[in-house]
Amino acid sequence: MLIHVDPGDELAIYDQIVRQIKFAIANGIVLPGELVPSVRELAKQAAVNPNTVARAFRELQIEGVLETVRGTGLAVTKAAPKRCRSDRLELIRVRLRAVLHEALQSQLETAEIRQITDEELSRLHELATHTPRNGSRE
Amino acid sequence: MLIHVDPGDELAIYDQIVRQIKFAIANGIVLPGELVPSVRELAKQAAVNPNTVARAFRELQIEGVLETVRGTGLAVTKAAPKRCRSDRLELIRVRLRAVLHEALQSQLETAEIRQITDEELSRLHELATHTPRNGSRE
Amino acid sequence: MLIHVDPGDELAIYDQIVRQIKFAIANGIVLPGELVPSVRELAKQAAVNPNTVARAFRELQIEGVLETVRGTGLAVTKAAPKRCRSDRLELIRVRLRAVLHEALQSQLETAEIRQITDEELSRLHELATHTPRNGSRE
Amino acid sequence: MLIHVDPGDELAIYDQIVRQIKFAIANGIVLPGELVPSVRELAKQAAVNPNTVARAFRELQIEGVLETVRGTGLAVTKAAPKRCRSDRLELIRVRLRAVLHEALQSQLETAEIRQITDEELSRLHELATHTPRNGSRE
DNA sequence: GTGGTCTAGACCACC
DNA sequence: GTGGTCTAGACCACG
Repeated sequence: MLIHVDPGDELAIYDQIVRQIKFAIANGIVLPGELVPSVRELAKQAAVNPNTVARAFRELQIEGVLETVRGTGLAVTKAAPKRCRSDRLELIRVRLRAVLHEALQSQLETAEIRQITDEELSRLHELATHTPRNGSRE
Repeated sequence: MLIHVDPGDELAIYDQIVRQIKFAIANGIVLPGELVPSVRELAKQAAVNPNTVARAFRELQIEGVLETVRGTGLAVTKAAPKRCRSDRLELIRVRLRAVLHEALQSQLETAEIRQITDEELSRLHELATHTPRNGSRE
Repeated sequence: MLIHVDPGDELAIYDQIVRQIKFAIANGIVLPGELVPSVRELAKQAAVNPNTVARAFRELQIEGVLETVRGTGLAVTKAAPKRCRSDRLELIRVRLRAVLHEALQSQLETAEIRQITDEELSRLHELATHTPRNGSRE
Repeated sequence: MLIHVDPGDELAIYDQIVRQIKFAIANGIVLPGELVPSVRELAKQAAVNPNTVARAFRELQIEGVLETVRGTGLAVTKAAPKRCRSDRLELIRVRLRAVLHEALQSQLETAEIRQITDEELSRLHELATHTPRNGSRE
């Protein structure tokens, strides 16, 4: 499970980690009972401070997505996949709603908004296609 | 020119004000040479701290959208409308791009994203229709 | 609102703060809408690191007991008193239950347990009476 | 001598084992000179890591409750029963005191505390009666 | 090895 | 002034 963090993002680093782990669980990349990467390991991989990772994990623990296995690590709970799947949609939806609200408020027409959305989607799609996983083609 | 501020929004209050003023200028609600409301007046109307309004105005001055008219107040510059019109699209676009990026990264399909967008748009549209501008019909 | 922290306690410092603030709210020492002491102030008063206080506050915020007032501080929510009152009993009850469970498991008789409880209660009561608030008589 | 461990308990697993062994000795379930179960056996029975059991035994050796019998195992010392009997009360007392202290500090009345104690005691007693030792009646 | 806690100090955004 | 985030580094308990 790889986590990529963008320090320039509007979201806090710990929140980016929280979300990406939820997405990974929602998509079955880690299964219930399995351990997520250790704090130190994930911190090294994502090049952030271990405390920041720990904070993300704490949040996930409070939400019941992860549980500690004493002296062993953090495991995905049984209830996590279901919760993460519904969370995934909601997390996106909330952010999207805020942006669309502002767009409408700024007098943009619905048609214009749809067009911009499509433009951005295809731009992102292209980007993803040309730099498959690690940007090796760059 | 009415400003509505949502303290719960992810955007800072001063930023919400900045953006709404730009939108108003882009849409010709205030024209070049016209004065924007005073700090105190706008602060009262939007129920925020005067310092916050001042901060927003300072930002707009730096960007060349507003200019001081000695002893009178702040006026919309001649160059403002054009700049604000192009800004408007870009401001929305940047926020939208970030959300769409996360959506794709979370393995949502393009089709799903379009569907959610449409759902949210119609929900917001309905909301706007039923509580026109200030909720006076309630 | 004074917070006293015991570094030797089995409970983490941040948890002691969380609990004491809940107790203060439950007992009406701070009312809804009022601000709790600032992070820096409480940190100084209780002689702990500001981060530790911040962590306690974050926890209380997640639980809906406190809410941020941007740039101003943290306020007690409207729903807090009710929640804290019921929490108070539950927090105590859970700890008490664990101890009593161990006592019974160790073959202590119910009567003995009651007796120890009474002994400890009166000892604590005495202690509190003789060192009223700040131990000035010492 | 059966050991039951609760991973969710606030006490460390090794500490739960230490305490239960002391209780067993205090109650004469194992007598001086008798061997306690081997690390491996106890680990299997309680479903915990052998290291954890070893840690508990080490602790008990340091306290002079157990002693090694070369090539044979760990035996209860002659001095153990007396020490464990007095320990038993003290171990319980210390935990109980901490909880009662917090209860008083939270402004609960002595009478209320006694009532909660009785409620919890009878609840635990009932539970114990209905699922005698190992839940065989279920 | 693991996570949990705490300290210290820095920087930022907001009001 | 306020809270929020992040880094760095330390120590502890657990397995």
